[in-house]
Amino acid sequence: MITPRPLDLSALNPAQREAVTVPPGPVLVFAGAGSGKTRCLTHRIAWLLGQGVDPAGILAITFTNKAAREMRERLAGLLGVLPEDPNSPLASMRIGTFHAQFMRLLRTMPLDEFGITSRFRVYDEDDSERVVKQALSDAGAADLKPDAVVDAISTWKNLGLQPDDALARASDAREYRLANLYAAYQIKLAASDAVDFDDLLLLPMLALSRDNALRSKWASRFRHVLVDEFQDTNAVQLELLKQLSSVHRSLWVVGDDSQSIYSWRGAQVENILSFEESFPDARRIVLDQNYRSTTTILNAANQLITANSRGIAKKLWSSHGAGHGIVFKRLIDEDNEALFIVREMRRLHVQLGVSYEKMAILMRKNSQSRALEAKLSLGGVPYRVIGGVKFWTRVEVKDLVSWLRAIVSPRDGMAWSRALSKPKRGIGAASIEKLAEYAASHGNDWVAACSAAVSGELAVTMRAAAREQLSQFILLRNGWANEAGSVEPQQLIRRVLSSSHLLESYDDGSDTSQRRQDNLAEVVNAAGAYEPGQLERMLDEVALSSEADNEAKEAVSVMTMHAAKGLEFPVVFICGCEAGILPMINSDDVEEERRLFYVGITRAQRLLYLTAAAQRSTWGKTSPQAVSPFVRELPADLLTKLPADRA
DNA sequence: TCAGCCGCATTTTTT
DNA sequence: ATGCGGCTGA
Repeated sequence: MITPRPLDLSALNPAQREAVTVPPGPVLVFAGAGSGKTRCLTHRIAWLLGQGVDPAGILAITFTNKAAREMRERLAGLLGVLPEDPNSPLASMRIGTFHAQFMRLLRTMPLDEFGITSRFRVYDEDDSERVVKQALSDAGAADLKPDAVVDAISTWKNLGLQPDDALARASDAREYRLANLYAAYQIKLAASDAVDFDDLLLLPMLALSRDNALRSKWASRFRHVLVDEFQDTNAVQLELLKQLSSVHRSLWVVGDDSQSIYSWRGAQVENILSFEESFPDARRIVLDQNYRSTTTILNAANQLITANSRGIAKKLWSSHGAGHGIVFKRLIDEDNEALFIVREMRRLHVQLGVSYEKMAILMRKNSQSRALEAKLSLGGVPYRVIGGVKFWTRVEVKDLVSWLRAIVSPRDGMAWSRALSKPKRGIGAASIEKLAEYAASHGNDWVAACSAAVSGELAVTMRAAAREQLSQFILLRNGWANEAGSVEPQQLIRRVLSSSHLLESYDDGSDTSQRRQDNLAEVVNAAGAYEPGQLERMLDEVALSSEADNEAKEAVSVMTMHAAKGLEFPVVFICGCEAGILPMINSDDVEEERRLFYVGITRAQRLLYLTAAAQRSTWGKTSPQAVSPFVRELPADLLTKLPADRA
């Protein structure tokens, strides 16, 4: 074991130092935007290690993979070790997202009561929606929208409710039907030996609450639990945290209620607002010194958030100067808006030497990126869109991953039906349906179903061509399944790619085909990071990650304000500052929209631009756009209003 | 089984 | 505008 480098606390302000060195117990750190939250968190862990705490007893939880990676890297820096050094304290510490941590825990738990094995697969939203559609068609409920059902199920799960609870609480016919669909959905998931994202948290919570021995085992193991972005936790996550800290009671959380922007995902601001009720002996520490932004930007943000009725009043302050005024510019339409932004970026780059990676364009929704991307490439400004269509959910990528999932699991129905039908080879919906039915009544075993279709009782019902294709498919699949435990994932994927003819099937000369082939190659590339026999591990990580490793290049970042949380840029453009976009027209929580705008504004370090379009085309229709009411809530003296362009 | 056509909804947002 | 799901005819 390497002795940690002595920790230097002299660079911290008094509040930060208190947060780092506070005695173990329930601790709530209110950390305003840019107040050194990650710094505190990493110093806290390093300090604990310095106190002689066993790293294996430390559990540090984030919401995103990116945040987890950053925490690991910064901690490594503090400790003077490499992030992946197997001999460092980091290696035995648990740092990761809620979903990744609790998936790991769930795999070690008894799962019979849930009808799944410890080798369960994780269904993404797309898979889940397909399962819901099946349940809907089974139930003959054509009038219910899949979205609404998915929503209802997720809401229940985020509250910690199982199908029986939902049924018991149903107060009208519609809710009763939804609850029944929830039950049907859950049965289908279990049949596929699969869980969804919400289950990764719900199932461990249920298991821990029912099994006292299990709970005390894990609660004893985790001596210190630390949580980032605590304001975004939902009921299940809070319960998990209570369970895991029930023995040592060292729960250190950091968050900011002003940056709570995920209530639509079940996040409850109450978790942070009433932390002291959950933990009466909790210490509260407030970090309100901002190290990020000019006072102009901070004052604008402070003023904006006062319009919200809920929340803990706190004013961020900074010793930075006033800096430049916030630029507001209204353009004719979204194309001109994009053009203005691109020109301004080029001007900053050429005249002031600001490198492109120091600039970001933030938007309310991903669909706004279309116009921006067009003008960015036209203007020769390098850019990358963060978020957007997730790499691992692109059709061609999912096709390939489905093959891998079918290799690993004989029960993963979604993967089997997808792999069997892509690429097209004469096995259509009708054949898949027969296989699915057979599997359902034979232990959900798709290998058995395929055998039955090739030469068993199902064979008479299949066409000769389909039977021939199935025979080849199952031969290949079983061969790979035998190797999967020992061969290099990359080797295996290369073989899958060539034998399945997936790559060729996307070689149709269309403009998207090259992109799709590149994406498939990127999957092969990503597999290079895994050791022999680690295919399942790769699939786990893929299920919980959205991004492929995107190379760091000098480029402008384009992303939603949601995706920007936790980041900072010297120059920030917030586009689409219009009523209907900010706040979003169909949002029922204006205060959350305001917090989102607050998050956007507080990403900026030196220079902030707000842009709006006077008219905007949506779905082929052009409509006039009013300026966002939020812009009017900013102090006028902090704004530099450029003359609006007129049509 | 599948290509091609039509009608319709879509664009809110970590994992 | 565009892409998806559903339907139809070959």
